[in-house]
Amino acid sequence: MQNKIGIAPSGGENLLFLTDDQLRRGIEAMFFAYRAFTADPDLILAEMDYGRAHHRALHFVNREPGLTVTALLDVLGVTKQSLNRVLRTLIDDGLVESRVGRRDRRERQLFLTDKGSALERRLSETQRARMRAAYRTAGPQAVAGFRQVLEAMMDRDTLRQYKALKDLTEPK
Amino acid sequence: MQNKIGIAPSGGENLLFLTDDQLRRGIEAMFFAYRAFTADPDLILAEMDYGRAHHRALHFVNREPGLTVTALLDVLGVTKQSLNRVLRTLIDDGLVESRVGRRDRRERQLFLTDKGSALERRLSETQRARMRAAYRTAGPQAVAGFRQVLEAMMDRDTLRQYKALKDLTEPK
DNA sequence: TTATTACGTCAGGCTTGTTGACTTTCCAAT
DNA sequence: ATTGGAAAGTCAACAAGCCTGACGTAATAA
Repeated sequence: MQNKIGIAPSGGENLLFLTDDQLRRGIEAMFFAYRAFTADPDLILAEMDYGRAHHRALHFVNREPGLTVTALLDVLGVTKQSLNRVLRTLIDDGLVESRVGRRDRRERQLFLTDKGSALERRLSETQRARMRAAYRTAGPQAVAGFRQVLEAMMDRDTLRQYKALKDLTEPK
Repeated sequence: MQNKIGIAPSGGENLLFLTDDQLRRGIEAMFFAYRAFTADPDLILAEMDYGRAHHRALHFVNREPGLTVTALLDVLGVTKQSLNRVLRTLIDDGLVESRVGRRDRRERQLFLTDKGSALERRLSETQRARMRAAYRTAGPQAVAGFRQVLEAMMDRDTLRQYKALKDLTEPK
């Protein structure tokens, strides 16, 4: 009944049993950690009558300035109507700018204004701070493992989107 | 401008720089992985007109049979009214049983029925399968790191709740 | 010219969360 | 024994953020 899966470690010692309970702990860790992870931005967003959806939009527009509405739809995995309400308020409030596409005039390319950029930085800084602290506590090896497991959890399509995101690192 | 934080590794090689971009990758990994993580149960739940909230309730009642409504409220972090709607349907549908508290007759203790237990297992099995696969792909060292980082991301209160959960492992 | 794509929007519905107010039951302390 | 407060449940009203379906317009592609 107790589903045990032994995994031989690289070294030979420190045998890890993946019982259902071990897996359950991982599941619960995801639940609790994700909640903590979104708590800080949620506080800021609530101040100004925005929601998590606004944050996500800001994040990806910042990440890929000039991306089209369809591309954003794709990465967020929501419907056009759902995104539209969020994007509408961001544009009306002057956080996001929507320009007619350069290549294809049917497309709209999205950019953050200075104001939008400022909010994005304020939001993501709280998350980076939390992540930075966690990374420091857990150490570099843990960080590598963390990313490996998360990536292994994604399905093909999601992983493709994740990998397609540019590195923003200063270009040499 | 580029906020770099060098972390000295245990060994000495493999120096890890925690640039803002590195942190951003971690943030994005959380976003995408969490979405993938909830996708499987969501499909099953949609079949039977339940939502993620029902899943969470089932999970924790299964985890701690006989826990009180207040305790469940606490761990879920929602209001009584919000939980009540969900719990109401689960009880009416015969998945959860609510018994008058043994210690304190004001309290209600919650238990899964066989039917509730079956659904919980069906839901969590999809997540365990995904987690198991990820664990196998990433390896035992990655798994340890994964858990360490997630736990380090939780705030004090959340961590307390997480640690308070019993190990369901067969008692010796 | 016609079909298709990209975008935007109207309408309506669902889940899950929120506040606030009120009741019933029960324990505990004065 | 009375009273104060805790635990639970419920009613009502509201909002965010999803969804589907149906249209309309502009611009590109065939």
